[in-house]
Amino acid sequence: MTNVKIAEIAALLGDPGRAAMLTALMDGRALPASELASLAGVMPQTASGHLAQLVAGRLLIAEPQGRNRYYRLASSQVAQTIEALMVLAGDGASRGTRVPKELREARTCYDHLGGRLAVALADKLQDRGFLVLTEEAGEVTPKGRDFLAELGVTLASAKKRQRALCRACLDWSERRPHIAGLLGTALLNRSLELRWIARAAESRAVTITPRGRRAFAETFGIRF
Amino acid sequence: MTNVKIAEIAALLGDPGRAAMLTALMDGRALPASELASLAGVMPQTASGHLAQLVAGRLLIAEPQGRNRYYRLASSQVAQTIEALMVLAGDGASRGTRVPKELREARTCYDHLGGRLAVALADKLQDRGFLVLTEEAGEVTPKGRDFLAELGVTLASAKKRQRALCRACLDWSERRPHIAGLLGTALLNRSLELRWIARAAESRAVTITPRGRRAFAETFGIRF
DNA sequence: TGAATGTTTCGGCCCCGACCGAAATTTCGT
DNA sequence: ACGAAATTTCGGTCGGGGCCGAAACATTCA
Repeated sequence: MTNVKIAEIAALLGDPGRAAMLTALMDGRALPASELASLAGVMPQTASGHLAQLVAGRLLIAEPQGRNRYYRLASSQVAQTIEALMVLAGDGASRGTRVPKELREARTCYDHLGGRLAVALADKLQDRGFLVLTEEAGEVTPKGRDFLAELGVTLASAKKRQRALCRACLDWSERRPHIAGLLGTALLNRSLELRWIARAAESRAVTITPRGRRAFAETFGIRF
Repeated sequence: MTNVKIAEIAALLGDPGRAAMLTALMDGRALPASELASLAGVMPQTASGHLAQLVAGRLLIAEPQGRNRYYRLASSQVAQTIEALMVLAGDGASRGTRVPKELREARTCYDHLGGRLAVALADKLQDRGFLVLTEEAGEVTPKGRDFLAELGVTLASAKKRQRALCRACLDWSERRPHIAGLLGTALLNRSLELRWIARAAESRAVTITPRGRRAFAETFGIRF
């Protein structure tokens, strides 16, 4: 039955060490085994075993580079599954573990933005009629396309694109939708290019630069 | 850390017995403990333990009714997580377990339709301009609203609705999107009302009645 | 070629959790 | 009130899997 395969995959996600590795890779980057080991808080041998399982289970892809092996998430569907689990984990977390402030403020969510900033961005784009976004779905309006082009955010217009142009992703800390899909990726990349935000060194957290703070206020009316 | 909570929840999904119970509840119904026990293939005591864990983990809700206790999924987010896992499980299943034909044809997916019928429905509604639906997102057009109203499918128009009006759900057997959200639920319910489809007794499969076969052909141009 | 670094394999320990039998508990029907 | 049915609790067994130490393997650099 399919149930068994589901259980197998869920079991892979069900170990604290492996879960730590996977969430560390949620920003889409690839990390070497040793780093994942220390993130998971286990010895390298143990981590190696975990990583082998995750690769065998098609959750990770390994890319040898020199004497390191870099691991990254196998697909955006893996990221979506982890995201779904984060939402569930957040449910009970009202009374429970606290989410670090920086992560709640702004972070990467696989290949797009998450956190308060991302939710605000989604809200403002809707308010101005650039985006239609119900709780979990979305579409860019023609007016929105112009606005985004002016920002320097260009979107592939091909009809037969593989990925969704714009997808809503339920933010696990804010419990409100933010923007994923091609548009989400484009917004993240453009914001990085313009130095409105910068990736933190050791976490998925993203810091808003002073310039970014100004820009988000002027361009979108977002104030923190 | 949040990782730990993720792992806890994933571990709950990571047991074959519990996974079987959860997938059995994916159609949104509530089932008594004894039935879930036999579905999972374990003794009632064992099932009782599993169910207690699932309730404690907020994945299930128990409703005592007489001397039975009925269990159902705690939220649509739980269903979404399981659906995401099914997609991952399906990835490797190209060479692996076969999906029963009836399930691939048409089935319930928590509170909406899944399978070939559902994917065809989504396609046809798009072709006619009643729906905008990129790979993972969607919105109903005004024209579509009229068409649906004529079918007898009425949608709450409240701006502040809790659930998404229309959401795309990646079909795990077809690997293409079908319609979820309020619209998905409404379409399922109306199709049942009109006796176009009927629930199978012991599975999530749905059978298309002769009347339904005619109606889907006439109304949507869907032929099997 | 030899040392250093990153990663994997092997072997053994140990704990957690799934499982079932037996029995207690709750609720319904009569 | 009593027996039947559904469920839960308790106690004990057992297997799978995570963990680490030691050592082997791979790759880079001097």
